[in-house]
Amino acid sequence: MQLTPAYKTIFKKALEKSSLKPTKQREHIFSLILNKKDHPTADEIFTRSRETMPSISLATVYNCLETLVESGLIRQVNFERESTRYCPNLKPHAHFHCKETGAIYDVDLPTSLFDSLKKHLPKNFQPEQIDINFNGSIYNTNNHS
Amino acid sequence: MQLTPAYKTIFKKALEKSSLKPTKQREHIFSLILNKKDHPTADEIFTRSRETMPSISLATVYNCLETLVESGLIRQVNFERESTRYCPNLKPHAHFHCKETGAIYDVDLPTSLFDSLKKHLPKNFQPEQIDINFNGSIYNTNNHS
DNA sequence: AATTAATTTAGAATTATTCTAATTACACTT
DNA sequence: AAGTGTAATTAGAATAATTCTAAATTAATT
Repeated sequence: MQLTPAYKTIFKKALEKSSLKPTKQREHIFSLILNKKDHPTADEIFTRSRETMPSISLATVYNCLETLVESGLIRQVNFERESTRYCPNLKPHAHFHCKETGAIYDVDLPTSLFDSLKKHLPKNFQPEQIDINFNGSIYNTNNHS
Repeated sequence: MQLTPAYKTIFKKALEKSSLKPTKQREHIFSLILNKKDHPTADEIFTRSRETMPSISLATVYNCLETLVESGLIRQVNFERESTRYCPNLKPHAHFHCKETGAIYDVDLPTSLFDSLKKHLPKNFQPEQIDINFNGSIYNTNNHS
């Protein structure tokens, strides 16, 4: 639950750019999200946080997540009306949501694909964020019954 | 607030395929959504419904919307954690959400774009639905101040 | 007319998130 | 070192969209 020096710098820089303070709680939550490849909900992050920082409150978790998103350190992922999930992958990518297990997978995409998407917008539409979400199921290719 | 005969047939066929009944309430809500180019929330649909069908309940609106989505007559649109919106456009398209006004616009896309998106998935991932959402703002090209 | 199954209904319950107001932490001055 | 001011954290209440529950209604079928 420690940030590497490199990430610590990124973390501080990003927050200071928006004149926000790099507090213990913000750093703790950021490192938790970085150190797991899954896409946890605020509540899951709350539970994990308390293992090593028992005094943290749920409101703080929500506050920290908001500031981390604002400063561009993490991304939000929404599927239907489920709880918002958080993702430290900042490369251009989409998400695949398995309707059987509920698991979410990152799907890397070339920037060119985002570019061609943008070409279909009217000229005065300025996208700031593009969310691409797949919904479906995953075949098991191991056991051919 | 009337379905054309053509749509009435589509409506009945789609529901009967899932062995659901083409009730007054379901038809009423379907026609309301078809007759407006916007993307109303359940609550907006509830308010509009009561103008011509004052006895309808909010639970029924939610139930009907669910069955209409299930039977493929309308689509759900979600933006962040806002209320779910409903869309009668069944052509392949994306949505643009204006963060200033909250308005939602349909953005038609060629099927080829959806196909190239699918190509980036692992072979055993089976997408059933692809949601593409743009978030941003719209420039006013009329008044150059 | 009686039976059955599906649908509608009102209102309660749920749940994720936001809000509020009080407390704490910390950087900056005296 | 004490005081000041601002931002951040905290606990718990409030909110809002949606789902659930159980009763009433409807429609089709015997």
